[in-house]
Amino acid sequence: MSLDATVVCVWLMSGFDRPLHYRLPDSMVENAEPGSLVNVPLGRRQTIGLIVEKDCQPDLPLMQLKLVLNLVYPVPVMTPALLKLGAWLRQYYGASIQNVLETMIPGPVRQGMRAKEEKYVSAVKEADAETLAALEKRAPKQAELYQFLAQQFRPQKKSLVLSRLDASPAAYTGLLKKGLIKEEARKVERVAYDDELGDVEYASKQEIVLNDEQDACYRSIAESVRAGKFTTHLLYGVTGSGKTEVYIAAMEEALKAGKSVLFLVPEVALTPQTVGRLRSRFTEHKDAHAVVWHSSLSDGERLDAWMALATGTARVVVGARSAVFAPLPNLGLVIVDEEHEPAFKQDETPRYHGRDVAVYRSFLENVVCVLGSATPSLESYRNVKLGKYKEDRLTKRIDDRQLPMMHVVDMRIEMMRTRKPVTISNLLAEKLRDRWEKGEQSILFINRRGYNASMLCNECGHVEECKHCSIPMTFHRSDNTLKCHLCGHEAEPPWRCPECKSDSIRGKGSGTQRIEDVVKSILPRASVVRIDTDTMGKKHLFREILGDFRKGKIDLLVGTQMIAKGLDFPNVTLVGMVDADLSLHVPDFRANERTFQLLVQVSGRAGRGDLAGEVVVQTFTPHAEPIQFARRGEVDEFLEVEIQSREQFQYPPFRHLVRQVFRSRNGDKAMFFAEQFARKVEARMGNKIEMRGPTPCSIEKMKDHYRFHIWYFTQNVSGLMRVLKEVEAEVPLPKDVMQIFDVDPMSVS
DNA sequence: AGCACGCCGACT
DNA sequence: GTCGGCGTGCTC
Repeated sequence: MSLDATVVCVWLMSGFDRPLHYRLPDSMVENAEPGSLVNVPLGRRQTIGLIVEKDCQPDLPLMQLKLVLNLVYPVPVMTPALLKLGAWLRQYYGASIQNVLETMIPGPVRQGMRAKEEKYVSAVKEADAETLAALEKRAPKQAELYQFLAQQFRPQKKSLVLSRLDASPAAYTGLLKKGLIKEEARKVERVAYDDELGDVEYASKQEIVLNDEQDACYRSIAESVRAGKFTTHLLYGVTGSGKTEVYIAAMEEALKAGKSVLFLVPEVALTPQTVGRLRSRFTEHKDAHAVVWHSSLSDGERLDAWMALATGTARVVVGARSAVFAPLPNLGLVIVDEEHEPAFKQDETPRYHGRDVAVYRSFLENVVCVLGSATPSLESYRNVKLGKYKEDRLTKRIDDRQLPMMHVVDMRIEMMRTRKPVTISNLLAEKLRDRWEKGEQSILFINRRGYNASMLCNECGHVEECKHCSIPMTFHRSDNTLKCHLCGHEAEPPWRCPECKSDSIRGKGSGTQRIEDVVKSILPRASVVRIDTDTMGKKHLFREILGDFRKGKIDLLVGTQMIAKGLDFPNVTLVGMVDADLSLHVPDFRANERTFQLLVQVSGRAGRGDLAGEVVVQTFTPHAEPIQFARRGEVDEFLEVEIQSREQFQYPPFRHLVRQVFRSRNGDKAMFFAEQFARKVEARMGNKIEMRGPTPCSIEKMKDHYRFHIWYFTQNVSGLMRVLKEVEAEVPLPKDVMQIFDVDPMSVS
């Protein structure tokens, strides 16, 4: 064996959580690169793996290394920066190699599916009458086929021709052998987006004219793009201030420099307007060609899109969070629209946050990252204040439309007046009637998040909170207890409100169905349509309803917050919101933030032309901060106050939450190991972490097993993960004790 | 994750 | 005697 054998380090797809070394056969030394997918032998089977390093030091003698079998694709499926990103994901989110590869490489690519080819046929124009006549006698089917093809101007799909003429493959091959027809294979370009976003109006390709503010933002971003250094910009622009134009201008800047662009949206289906505009702008861009990446692509479409990106055919990706791993070889700009949206967070391992990964990828690629929002997340806003991000602001709405007037209806007073439960307040009912009479449209949002989950006093708005964690406790109807989902603390549900001694403290909320009925009794002759999860499931129905609403066939749309996102209806002058405070009472550190974002988002939907819209918010807690700040349109002020309170209580999101769960049938045993584990971690991390559990209150009994939770709060996730791995090696867990990791910078519910 | 090896109980 | 349960350990 030669001494200069090339050794590669490979990440295996088969749940083997350690890199292994292989030798490259001479024939592959040229083509196999870091990022190449390869087949390798493992034991006596064969598995697929990813080369992460070339020319590396093996931890075994050379002769014990096996040879790489073959390359799955001639080109690498991951760029060097993506390989680094993968290593980071593994470390930061405590994910296994398999997890990481499954997340970063789409299934059809992993399985080595090739681009679909279709055969096309055309007639060769040299057949003379003589041969034709002979053909007609001896092989009528072939003659028929030939004549059909001779009439066509362009090559036809083989399968289509055969089925149309009801011809057998035998006749076809006969013709082929005679040389009368010729066949060519064409790669099929599957166009992914047409059905999905078909009803989106295509924005005209007119030149974008930026107003002064937009231009200033654009120039700030363009300057960073030209500087070619990692910089994060927060494009902080009120609803309707025209962030998309700034994005487009910035994208063109990057494209002009020959770079590619990654554009992330929270959910493709919920941002059809933005996606539609980008697509129509870049699909036929000279050589940029946009790819839309989302969950409902078929395998073939996914593979084609991936290949188009990997080979540089397409230089723009617009997609949901998983598009952050798009294999763009020459990245120049990353944009995250609506960066505050929770949809960027993945809720399975690896529990990554699309925005955070986007920022980190930008860092690795040394490019500009733009985060856009009308209501920035606390962490992004704070990063601006800390000087980590640059801020670009858009303060004016593009059409100079006034922000809508927001009325806050105190439902406690409403209930006292009528002496019975109220769904729609007098004010809201009045305004709904008024709009209907004027022929204007309204939207009614029903906030169902946290329905019946918390104890709320109907008199004073008091909500039961955990005495340890200061988050709302969750009401469990099954065993009639209140539980804290953070520390596991349990309590008896109170009979009377501890604040005002009223006995009307209970879980609260009204279903969409009931609200629809009430609304129909208020507006008996209006056309009222309800949108809920059932409707959302059926895409066509959903689109149809939205289409009808836009056309004015529907007077009032009733639905949950899913209709608040990204949709713009020009004729809506009233937006009502029922149970606005429900999302305040879900056991989540972001409850305030979410509620505020929702209110701001909803307000942005009201108003038409120069006519300011109106918003009616019904709530039991009119003085809650998110509601008050939203009413006055004070976004910065809200964020400042919220950040201050976070700093005071040392809550996430300024530190990360790492959750470790020990699961076992044997309660005592799992408890023992959990405690041992926790103590060792604490000893090593010192004051770099704060822990909760394991204590009696962090035990959760499931059907046949127990779960012990340890929560670590830290700013040093990587350090903690390393320590966790060390302790894991030191204290091997018995087989009947299972351990689950969870890194979660976002939600603590 | 697979897939072997291996050590025990229950069958023709 | 062997077939098959799944516990343990290894894979460059």
